[in-house]
Amino acid sequence: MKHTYEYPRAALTVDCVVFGFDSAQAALQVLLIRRGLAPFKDHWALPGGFVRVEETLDDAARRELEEETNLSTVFLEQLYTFGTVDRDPRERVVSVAYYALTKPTDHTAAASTDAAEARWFPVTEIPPLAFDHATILDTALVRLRGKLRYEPIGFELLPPKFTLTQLQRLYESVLGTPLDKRNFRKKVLSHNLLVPLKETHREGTHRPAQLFRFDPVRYEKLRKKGFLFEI
Amino acid sequence: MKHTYEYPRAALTVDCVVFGFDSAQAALQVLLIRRGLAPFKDHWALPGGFVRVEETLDDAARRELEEETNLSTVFLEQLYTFGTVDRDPRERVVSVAYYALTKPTDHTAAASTDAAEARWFPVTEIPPLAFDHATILDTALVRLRGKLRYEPIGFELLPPKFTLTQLQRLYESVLGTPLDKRNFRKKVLSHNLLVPLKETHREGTHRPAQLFRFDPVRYEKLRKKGFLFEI
DNA sequence: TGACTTCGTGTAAAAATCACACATTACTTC
DNA sequence: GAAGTAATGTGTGATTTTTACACGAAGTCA
Repeated sequence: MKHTYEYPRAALTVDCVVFGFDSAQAALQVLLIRRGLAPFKDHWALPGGFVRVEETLDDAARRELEEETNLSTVFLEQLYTFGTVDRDPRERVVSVAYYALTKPTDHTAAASTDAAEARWFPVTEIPPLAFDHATILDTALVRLRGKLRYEPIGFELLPPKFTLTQLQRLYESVLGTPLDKRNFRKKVLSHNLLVPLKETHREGTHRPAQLFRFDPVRYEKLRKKGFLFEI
Repeated sequence: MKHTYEYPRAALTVDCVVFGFDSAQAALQVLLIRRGLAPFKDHWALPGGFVRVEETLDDAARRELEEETNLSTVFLEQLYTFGTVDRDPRERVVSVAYYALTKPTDHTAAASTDAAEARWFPVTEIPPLAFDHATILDTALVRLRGKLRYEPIGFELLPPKFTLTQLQRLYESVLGTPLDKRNFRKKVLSHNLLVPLKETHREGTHRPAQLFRFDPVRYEKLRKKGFLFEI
């Protein structure tokens, strides 16, 4: 019953779901690139590409992100591996998907790629995507929503200094529910992980808001003791 | 700057972390097989093997599980993909790891494999493992602990009919904390997902315990409405 | 100086969590 | 058949957490 069997080699890719948050519009966004080559030429797709033999999966994801979107030093985490047989019409291709969270400062960098057209899309207005990228995107959204509730990853989508209102809008956009202002502030401040800054955020025609930064060092200490950042 | 580039093919494997729960000893266990071939000959390892070109990753995991451990129809979920360059001394091998939860009825089936020696080990007494399987196992344990707190997957480790004490012991073993009997029962029953049966569990020299079964249909309905099974 | 807009704050009611002890039931043994 | 043994099954009050909710303060602009 046993065959002599030459181990198959599969083409391996990484694909990245890059999230950004537009505070002005309070909209969660995803970075897509337009494909220049077949298959799915001219379709929008997740940035990604083939894994090289001498690099880890994480390295491949970072490299592709940098090559295709000019983004570096972002929060990047493995999401899921997609391995249905026909997901690529050419041949068997297995894709290890990642998701990335970017700060607004990175946004212009990402947009200015000229290798391929790159654009931010609100998650509510995603165009048809190449391959099974719509599935990958859905998976990433579910993961992001889940993580946001018990890990402090929202800060990865905000500038280093942010106001509590910005943070609240972010949570509301991602989770899809309105939150009570006073209760939200009470809760996030109760962890003592937000450091109030001397500066304020002045914008428009109203009272300026207190700026905060997230304290990752303190968080790391607490996390090791089993602390959960719950919202 | 662009090379002509032959896409690399990587050898792809699946590895499975198979969990079982021994109610008698209140011990979470993992199924390991002893390798018959180099590398790591005679070392203990996770069951797994190469992915074939014409099968999905999930199919490959199920097939390997069946071939190596006689286990079928178990709870199986993708865990993480391990892709460091040197994890296999022979060549670049990327492994998509899965974790499985088995009911006690499957345990003897698993043990009786003769293709390779297979044995259950308490998670507290894991021998040195081949490759990076210790890392994979750790990842699976963390995932299991996390999931158990807000998804009803504990039932996958118990027989179809079980007592509340068995369920409590399971939670205690996996989470590593003792739980209050009255509070635990109040909580799990409050979801109305456990159906009391007419039968009782009679064992030893003491009062028999009420048997329950989990109602997966009802859970599915609730889950779609955003219900979270929290313990 | 008045109109406008967002910021920042406290309290009381309701709900969830936690700590905790003893009578019940069946089996075994004498 | 009485006494001993071992695990089951059950309720309450104290504490903590969550929820709902409104208005004065601070700044800009006309």
